[in-house]
Amino acid sequence: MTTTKTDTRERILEAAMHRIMHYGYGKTTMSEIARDCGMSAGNIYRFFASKIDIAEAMARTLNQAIYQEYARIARSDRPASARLYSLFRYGMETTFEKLDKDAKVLEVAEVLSEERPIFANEELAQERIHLVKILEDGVARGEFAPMNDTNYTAEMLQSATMKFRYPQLFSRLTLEKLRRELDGTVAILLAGLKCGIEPIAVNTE
Amino acid sequence: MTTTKTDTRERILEAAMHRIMHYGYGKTTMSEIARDCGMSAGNIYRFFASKIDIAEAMARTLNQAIYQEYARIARSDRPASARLYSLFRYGMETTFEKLDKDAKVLEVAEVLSEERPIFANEELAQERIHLVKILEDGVARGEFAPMNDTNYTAEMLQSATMKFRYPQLFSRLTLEKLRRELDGTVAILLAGLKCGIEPIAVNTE
DNA sequence: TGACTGAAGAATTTATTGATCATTCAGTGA
DNA sequence: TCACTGAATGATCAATAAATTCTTCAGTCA
Repeated sequence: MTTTKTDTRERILEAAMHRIMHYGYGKTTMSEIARDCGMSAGNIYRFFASKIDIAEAMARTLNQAIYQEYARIARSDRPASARLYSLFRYGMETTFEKLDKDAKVLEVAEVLSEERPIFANEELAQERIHLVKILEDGVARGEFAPMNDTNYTAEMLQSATMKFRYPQLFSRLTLEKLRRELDGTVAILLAGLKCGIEPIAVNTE
Repeated sequence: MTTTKTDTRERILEAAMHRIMHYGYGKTTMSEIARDCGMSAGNIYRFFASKIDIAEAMARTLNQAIYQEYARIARSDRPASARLYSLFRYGMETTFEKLDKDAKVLEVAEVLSEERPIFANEELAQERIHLVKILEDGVARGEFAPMNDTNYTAEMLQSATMKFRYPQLFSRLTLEKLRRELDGTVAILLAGLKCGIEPIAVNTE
């Protein structure tokens, strides 16, 4: 039983996550992580190209749980509208919880959105997979009106729920108010999905 | 013809706006503004309680033009849906233009949202007046389904269009992509308004 | 009396320097 | 050869001092 390269990578990631969750990304140094693993800082670079890559790997790991819950919600047999609402609500509440009592994780999110802007797109794309599934289910069941491009519609739903995704935006609101807004917003969106969307007549006058 | 207190205030505001638009809020000092008006810095405080109050007055002045356009759009006789779309689109495009070629004004917006968080709420409330008018028109004409509380609905529309309001959020997108997203988002919202919104059955499972 | 000044103090910014940190890589030892 | 070290380097950060700027207010002038 020899330790493989993957094992070592895992060990480093685990040590990093421990430290980062406790002290934050900025206050965690490469040599601390290395010391926790009984190796030199330089050696970490054989497994991660940079410190921000460790943060990215950490975020990916943490996202697993969220994506699993998304998948669970998407494939439940409740009405599509209920699943759509649950999905957005779950996303918002998890984010809010982190904001509330685990600002360290949030720091990672902030650094990532600054230095790895593409990563946020990947997260959205991942969420969209489940949105698309729910939309297609909903259309198939006659719950939603038929639509041309479910992926496009999912993107627009994400645009409209942007406010509930970014803590910087809602940091001043209470969870209660956020819920009220999410409910109201999703209610309009669901009504639109039910009745069928007509393209806008672009006529600015 | 004597100069009144209001006149002097106007002169100060004008001088400040000139400087701020050219050099930015941070790089404009009270004594520069005072010099431009031929007075001492101390005297400005007889007309404005603080520097940030000058920025607020400046923002209010600049907003006048936007509110006028909102009013014009709201009271046109086009279909309510077209007016709603125009209003959001106009708001987005004006903001984008500022972002694009007049970042100085944006700095004022940023400082204000930091130090006068209530001001942003006032702006939203102002916009909502016109949204409510359009919604009520739309309901009266039978274009939108009846709704309990037009002000609440207007708030939710603002939530859903949050993304098109804050340059920090869309700074990475092109105007073309933003338009596509705004169109798609508003299309869903309009469909919802047309068909009638049902409250969400809050049943998270 | 009321508009204003200018000096003084408090608060904030900027500049500078030293320390820490991320990252690289020539070299070691198994 | 392969996993790793540790010193070197440049970048970033923190701390401090210096300078600027905001703000106040006692006092001037008309």
